[in-house]
Amino acid sequence: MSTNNYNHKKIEKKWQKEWAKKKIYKTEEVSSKEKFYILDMFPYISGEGLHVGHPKGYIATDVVSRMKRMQGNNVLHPMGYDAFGLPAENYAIKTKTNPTISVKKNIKHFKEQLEIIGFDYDWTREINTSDPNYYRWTQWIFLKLLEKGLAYESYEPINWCPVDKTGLANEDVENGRCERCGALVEKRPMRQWVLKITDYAERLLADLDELDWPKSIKESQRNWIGKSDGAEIRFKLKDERLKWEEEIRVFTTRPDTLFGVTYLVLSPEHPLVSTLGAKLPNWENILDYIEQAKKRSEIDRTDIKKEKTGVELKGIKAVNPANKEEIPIWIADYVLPDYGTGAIMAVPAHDERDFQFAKKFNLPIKQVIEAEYTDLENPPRDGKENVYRKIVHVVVQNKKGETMLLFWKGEVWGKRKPISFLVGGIEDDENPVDAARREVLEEVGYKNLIHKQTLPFIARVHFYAAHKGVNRTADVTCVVFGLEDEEKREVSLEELEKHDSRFISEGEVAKKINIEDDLFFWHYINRPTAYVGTGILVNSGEFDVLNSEESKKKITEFVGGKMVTKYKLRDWVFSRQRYWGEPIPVIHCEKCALSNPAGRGIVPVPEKDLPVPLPKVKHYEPTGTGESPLAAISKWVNVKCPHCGGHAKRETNTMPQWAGSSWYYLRYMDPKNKKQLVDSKKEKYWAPVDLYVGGAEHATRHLIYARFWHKFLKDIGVVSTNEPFKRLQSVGLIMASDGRKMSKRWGNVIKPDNVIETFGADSLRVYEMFMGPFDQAVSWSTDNMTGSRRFLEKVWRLKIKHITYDIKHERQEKKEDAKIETLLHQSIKKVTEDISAFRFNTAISQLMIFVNECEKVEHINTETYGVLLRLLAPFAPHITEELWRSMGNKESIHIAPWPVFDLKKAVSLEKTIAIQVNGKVRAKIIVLSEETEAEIKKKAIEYKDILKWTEGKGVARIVYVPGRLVNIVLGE
RNA sequence: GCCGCGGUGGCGGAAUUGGUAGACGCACACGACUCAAAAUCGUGCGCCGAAAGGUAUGAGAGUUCGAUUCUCUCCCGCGGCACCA
Repeated sequence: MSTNNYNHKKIEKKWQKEWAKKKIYKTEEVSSKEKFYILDMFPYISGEGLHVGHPKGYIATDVVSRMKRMQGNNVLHPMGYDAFGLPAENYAIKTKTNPTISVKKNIKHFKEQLEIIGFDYDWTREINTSDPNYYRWTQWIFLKLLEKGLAYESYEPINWCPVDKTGLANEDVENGRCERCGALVEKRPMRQWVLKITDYAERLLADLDELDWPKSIKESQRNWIGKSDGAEIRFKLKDERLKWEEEIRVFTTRPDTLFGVTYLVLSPEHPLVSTLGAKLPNWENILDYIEQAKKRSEIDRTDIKKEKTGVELKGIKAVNPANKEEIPIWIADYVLPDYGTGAIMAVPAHDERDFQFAKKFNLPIKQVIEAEYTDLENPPRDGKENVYRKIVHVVVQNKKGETMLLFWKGEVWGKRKPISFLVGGIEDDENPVDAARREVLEEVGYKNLIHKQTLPFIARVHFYAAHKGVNRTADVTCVVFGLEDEEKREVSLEELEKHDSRFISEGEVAKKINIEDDLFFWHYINRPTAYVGTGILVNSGEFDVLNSEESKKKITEFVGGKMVTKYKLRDWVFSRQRYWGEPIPVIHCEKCALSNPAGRGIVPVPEKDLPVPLPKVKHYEPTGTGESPLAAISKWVNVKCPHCGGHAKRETNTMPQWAGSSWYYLRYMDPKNKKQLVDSKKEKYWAPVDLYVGGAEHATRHLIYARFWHKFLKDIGVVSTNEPFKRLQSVGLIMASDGRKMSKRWGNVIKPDNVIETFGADSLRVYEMFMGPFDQAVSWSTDNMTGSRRFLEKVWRLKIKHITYDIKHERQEKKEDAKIETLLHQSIKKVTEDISAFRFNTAISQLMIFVNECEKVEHINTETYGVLLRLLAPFAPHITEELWRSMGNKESIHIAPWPVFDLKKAVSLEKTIAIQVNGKVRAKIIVLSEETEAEIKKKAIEYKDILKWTEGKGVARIVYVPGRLVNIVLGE
């Protein structure tokens, strides 16, 4: 009987045709069933074919959507194409085919490759972003943005890619290079359209909290939005000769350090620089510096390791509003023009960059924050008197560069055997260095010390001084000495009993020290740097002794500043000087500009005239002039102004690749609607997308843009939800077996077509889901794939066991039946839960366990086999359909009801539990579920293999964990 | 530098309110079937050890009857941000 062999070639095509014919995957319109909207990030049509990695996400959504359908949901699982944009156009240019044609061809090829995998897409909802019926609505959204003032023209310098010959958004630049082609990006001033995404920054950030998204993607978005809370503070300028009023606004997140400001820095582009201009005595030098800064590329400028440069603006001073000190003003390119106010207040003592700058140009460094520690092992106690003291910690280093540490013999400061620097009090009339010398002499006897440094940072420590019965607040100064020689005075016996002193090599010191403040000092002894942490204020007038947090607002108010929030997110540069994109639906009319100068002659294309079609052209190569190729098509460009009827010209820039994908998920709900972007009843039923699956690389572009547009559409009443995608899952890449990315370049590409030819679509699907955790990158291995194929063959062979079952039922052993039943219900539970949670690998592993168990028994019944097939159906739709029908079922398995587990039946009657002695497993016994704790404990302690471990020793206690173990703890 | 995630056999990976580490799969070894091979089936398979047993989840410490799981320190890998004040 040839039908006894599993032949994927015979069955896969057959069922794919049948499913299409019977339309079993057709999504119902608004229905009473509970909806489930599951979406793949639609593919970008660039021209390269699929490799085995591409369908991984699609297989996952296919599995989930199939289960949901069987569970009775009305499932929307659509597919479409992102077709506009640079890569598709570049492919067209390379192959010398018009993009309209190449895109069509590539879509066809793509669809063929998808179809053989056996997906359950409802193809009647297919969309294509380059279809005028689709991009009409992309243009419509733009008009709405324009209407609401969220789209505007700008002439600011933007990122320009000299290879792709177009302007780019911030998001399209990676480390100063064009994300697409890798070319170094230039700054270029040009006219462009910009979307005000920054208006939505706060909502984009705050609403992340309500999303069921991977942590890492939320984190990326948070970083990208880059919120910081701080203060804007004004510094008055002082110029005795000119007597004019000017001020500089700075943004800082650390207004608590205001008293430590020792100079201001402006970015070279700051407008004030040119305003002051030639009046400054060293204007020539300044101009020079500005010129140099201009020449520097973006990456050069933002390289953190680069040495600081700058020039002082001589002849003027600024006044620190907190303490009225006059401070110099510099320009330096480490201050960026487009963040904050383009100017900073420099606090070298507490900011790393300002510190470096101050060191280089010899500017004063003033500490205003003290680090503050509370000794957690010995914290201050309630109701005790607080005594203030000055303390010195002394670091003594010998000629070998080793550092002296004290190894205390008892408990000191409530701490068991501290290892510390030498510690002593500072008397009232003493300075810290003298106190340090005295302490060294008293405690360890060294006579000849060279003072190396006194650290600029004082730390404040709070603890309970047990020997005195008081709480202590101590300001700790750290003094570093070198030893000139080893000459010593005799040390009192009392001192010797307290501790040993030892010299420790540099690398070991940090490992030995076990008190916090000494570790803090050690950090600064070795590398001079700023203290950027928080603490309590000093040298700050009336604010002294407040802590950083509470003083931020107070100081800001004190100097008349205001608390403000800044974001790193920039507005979205939305024009591209390229052919293959949605034309921006705007007309420029000179006549209108004259009659209404505020409107600048910008006339939106009336909605009824949408879509503004992308004209068919012969030449679509980018021009590089800053104009799109569309500008050359005079027939298209020259139009009658819809407002005044005069002669006008079309906007020739096109939208970026990310436009169409920013709202496509809405169109699937209502793909053919000619009157609206989406019918609101349908939108209310389907929104939001319940589950969205795609690559993590879209974290800071597509996923931010789509959220932005969605929120805007919410504001104008088009959609009803705050967020487009409720739950998001990232797909992990499939790498080639050599560990590299699959690419033509490496010649390591595996095509799904070939795999399906040899192993079948079902094996491919099962394998890709079994490879490992779904969101993790894994290497392809054809070897490993044979495991999945074998598994399916086993399932196929089980058919015979079920056929013969009914005849021989009488002889079947009851016990076997019960065991299979328990495992069956456990499997239903696990597979159902695992699929929902995207743990496909363990779902399949459970099915494998079940099949292995079925193989061991003589017969399985029809019911059991049917359940197994249904559990497997989402993963392997073809083979399960074939077997299901061969059991006599008339309807497709894919619309059969999903199995439901019975919790009672999932609990096994027998359990193997471990017997441990002192936490080590020494034996295992089988217990019945009805046995009591006492019985089991007794059994365990009397068990023969256990006696040799417990013999002659007392049992201290017995720990019992139901269903798991008994742990016998022996006494001393 | 900051933030997030992770580190388990030869390999992919299981195991979470702290409770039998290595499920499942691959590879490998031996055996059965076969003239033979493939397929299939059976047995074994972390490391050391003949066994008894010991030892083992990046390293070190801690808490616990018991730690892959919790705490601390450190090392390594991946991702995001980065002269963002």
